[in-house]
Amino acid sequence: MNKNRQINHVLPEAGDDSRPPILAADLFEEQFGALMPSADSEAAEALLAGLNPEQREAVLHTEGPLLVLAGAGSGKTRVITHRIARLVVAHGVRPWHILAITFTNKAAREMRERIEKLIGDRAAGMWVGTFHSMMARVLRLHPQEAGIRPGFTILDADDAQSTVRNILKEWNRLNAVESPRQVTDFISRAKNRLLDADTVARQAEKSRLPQADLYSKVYLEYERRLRQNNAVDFDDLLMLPVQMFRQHPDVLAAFRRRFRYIHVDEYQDTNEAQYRLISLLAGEHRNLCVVGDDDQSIYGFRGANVNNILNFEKQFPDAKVIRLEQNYRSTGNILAAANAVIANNKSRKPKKLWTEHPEGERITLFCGDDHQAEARFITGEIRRLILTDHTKQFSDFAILYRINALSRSLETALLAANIPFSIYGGLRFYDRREIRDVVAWLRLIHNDNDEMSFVRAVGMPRRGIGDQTVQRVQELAAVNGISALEVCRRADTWPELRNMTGRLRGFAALIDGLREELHAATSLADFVATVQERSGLNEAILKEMERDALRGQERLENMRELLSDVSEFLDSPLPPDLVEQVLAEYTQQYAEAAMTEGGALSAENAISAANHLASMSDPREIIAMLAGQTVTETFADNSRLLGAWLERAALYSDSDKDSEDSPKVKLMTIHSAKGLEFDTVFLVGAEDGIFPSWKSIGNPEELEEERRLAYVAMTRAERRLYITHTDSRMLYGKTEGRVASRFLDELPTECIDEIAPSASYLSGRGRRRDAATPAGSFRRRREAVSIQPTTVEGSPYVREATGCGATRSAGVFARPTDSDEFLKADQVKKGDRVRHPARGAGTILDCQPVADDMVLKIKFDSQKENEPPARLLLRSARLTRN
DNA sequence: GATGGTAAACAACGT
DNA sequence: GTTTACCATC
Repeated sequence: MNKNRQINHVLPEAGDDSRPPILAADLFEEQFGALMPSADSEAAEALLAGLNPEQREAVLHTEGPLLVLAGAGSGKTRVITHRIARLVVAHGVRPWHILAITFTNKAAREMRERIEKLIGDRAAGMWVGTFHSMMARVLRLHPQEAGIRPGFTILDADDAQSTVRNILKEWNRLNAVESPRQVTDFISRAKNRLLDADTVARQAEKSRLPQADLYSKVYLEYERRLRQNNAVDFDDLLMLPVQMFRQHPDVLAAFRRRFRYIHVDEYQDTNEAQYRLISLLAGEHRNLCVVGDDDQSIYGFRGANVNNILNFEKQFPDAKVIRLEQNYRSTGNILAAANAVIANNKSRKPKKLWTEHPEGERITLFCGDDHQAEARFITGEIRRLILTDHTKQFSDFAILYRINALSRSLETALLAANIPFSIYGGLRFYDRREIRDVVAWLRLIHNDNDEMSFVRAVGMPRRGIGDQTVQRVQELAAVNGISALEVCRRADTWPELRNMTGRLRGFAALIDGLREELHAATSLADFVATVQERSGLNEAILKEMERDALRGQERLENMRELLSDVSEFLDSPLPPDLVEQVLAEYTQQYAEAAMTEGGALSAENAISAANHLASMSDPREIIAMLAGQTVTETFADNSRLLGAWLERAALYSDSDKDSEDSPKVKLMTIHSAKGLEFDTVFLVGAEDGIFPSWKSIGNPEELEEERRLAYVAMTRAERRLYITHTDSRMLYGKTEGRVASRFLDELPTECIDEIAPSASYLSGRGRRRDAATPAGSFRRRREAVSIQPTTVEGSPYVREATGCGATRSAGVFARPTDSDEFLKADQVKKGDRVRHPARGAGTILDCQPVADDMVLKIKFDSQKENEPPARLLLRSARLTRN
């Protein structure tokens, strides 16, 4: 393979409206079709080794619809990956004919890794990704057909909600009755059911919902604003492709030819729109393999419809149905308890997981006086188990909770007990205020028309341009059909902007100047640092530090962390989804070149143009080369790099990042624990009103979803399961008496051991409503906790080697508080041996100055050979000489 | 008209 | 405990 040659990818220019309707999906086939992987019967046989009869049957069924009902821990990922691998190896199916859809980016990455482990680079060119990221790619390829313009921006949930809030505000309907949240949910639900604004408006009269009329009018206005700003929300990423496929059968046909074998993981979590998408894509060849478990359907609240999986056999009467009921994960006791709980659900396909594993230990049930007792019990157990069983390490433990708010007391207790831990979920790194501010500036620089970002950037930091002025600018922009930024540039044109002219033009000049610099900058990371400086955002934080030093410190470190995130992105190997995106656009581009030369498009001249320009005989070489390049090498130009990074920031959450394998206790919600497994699981807050949530109590359907959630939580445990609750808990600033979860009554008594350290507990489990904790003991504990070590994470979001921006880590090692003790920029150089407070000793492989800081690549001694070096920012890293 | 302070309401699961 | 709404000030 020729490694010297790079492919510098050139995206079609945003704003080019005259793009001919070319079907990239087809061209891909034409261009790369010559390559036919040969069948390899020996390797194919090896892929069946170690599978049980049901798994084997699923892997062997390749043509036609297939439903795999896979219980928890029954090896479903194994089935999907082996099936896909075998399609390539045994049947010679070309990888680009295979589509695999998951719900999270993390699951997608893991699936791809496992497939690559099985068949190596023969997996190149496969589409493995989430519904949302893949449909974003589809829309980028065919914006016009979808009724949007190239270069559209993707709004996150916050942007969507503030759009709704603005509408309500302008209509003077912003009151307690019409909360933006409710209206946003209404719109989201409608879109998930593929109901566009017009349809909803027409149906509004018939609706029983009293606010239906107002809501549907907001929906109409919301859509108008999104289209005007060339923006799409998360739900549009699903709805627009469906509409496009319906209106443009040729586009649909091309994708049908492209994706001949479709796999959907966690099928029970699909909503109406996702169901439609799949049905459309698989409609012709019907090679559809869906895998799921109706008992693990836990996303009903956001429109998932469990009937999609329950009715699969009706949709495809000839479907092959395979049940995987042997569990390889948990002990007999855990499984028996989980089975018993889920058996109380009425609407489910009856099934029973079984295992060859021994019964194992019983489930421990613990009731604490309050949340602090609960947390101390857990830390005590972790300590005890670590000390008594040397095969256990901290990463064998997970603490699961129903709502994020429960994590706080656990954090405190773990810190106090010096137990290393990391928290998953919560606020995304990119959702932090200061990060969103920078991102708004970057988005505005990237795209003049991003109105949302304009409003945010112009008002942050404050620069004498207030709400009134911004509103006027926006009105002028709308009336004149130009961007808000353009209004600022030409502010002197409008008399009503009078004395604001200078400030507005100054702002526009700042943005324009930064855009110039973007093109000239030597690296995007440097440029982001420039934006942080020149926008005044850094200064604003420094100013804020006078009032609140701690918070300012944290925000400043987040700003630096952002630089390190950009830098890491630039140097990382091109992620598979970008390989696919580049390839699709690449073929399209050459096809267009061929078309402008030769008139009408023929696949033939497209291929020859592509092959000619790429000068490559074997298309696999292109894929391999793309996969071997870094992001920077592929997107040679800063502006496109910025675009790629922004897209990633919009679609990726922190939990998608590599979960580092460092020995830490993991804290997360039950939702984010789905698909994971741990030796020991603590399920906390098993109390009515929390779990099940108060909202679900009294609603049988929602209660069943809560029960499924309990089932998911319990089946995460391999060998040990603890379920804890309290008599009294402080939540949202109020201390209230609590009652044990009704689900606890469903646990078979022979599977559980109850621990009752407090006298009050002996009066019986649950149903006590007089459980006020004596003030004395409460206060005593408060004080005990407040003597936390002052080493509490000064930089809670320091990225470590393999990512996890949102992972809050507490080191087992106490940190010196005097910053003079840490190495400064002039004290480090390549090859130095240094020590990190949490990760121990390592060697500096590379130093790269970024702004006033330095990005270090360090190989820690604790890392595995093939693990990539850690990337740290010097000022946040707290390094000392080794 | 922009800005900064204080009172008051608010709080789920996540692409 | 945090974010947002309103109000008083520059």
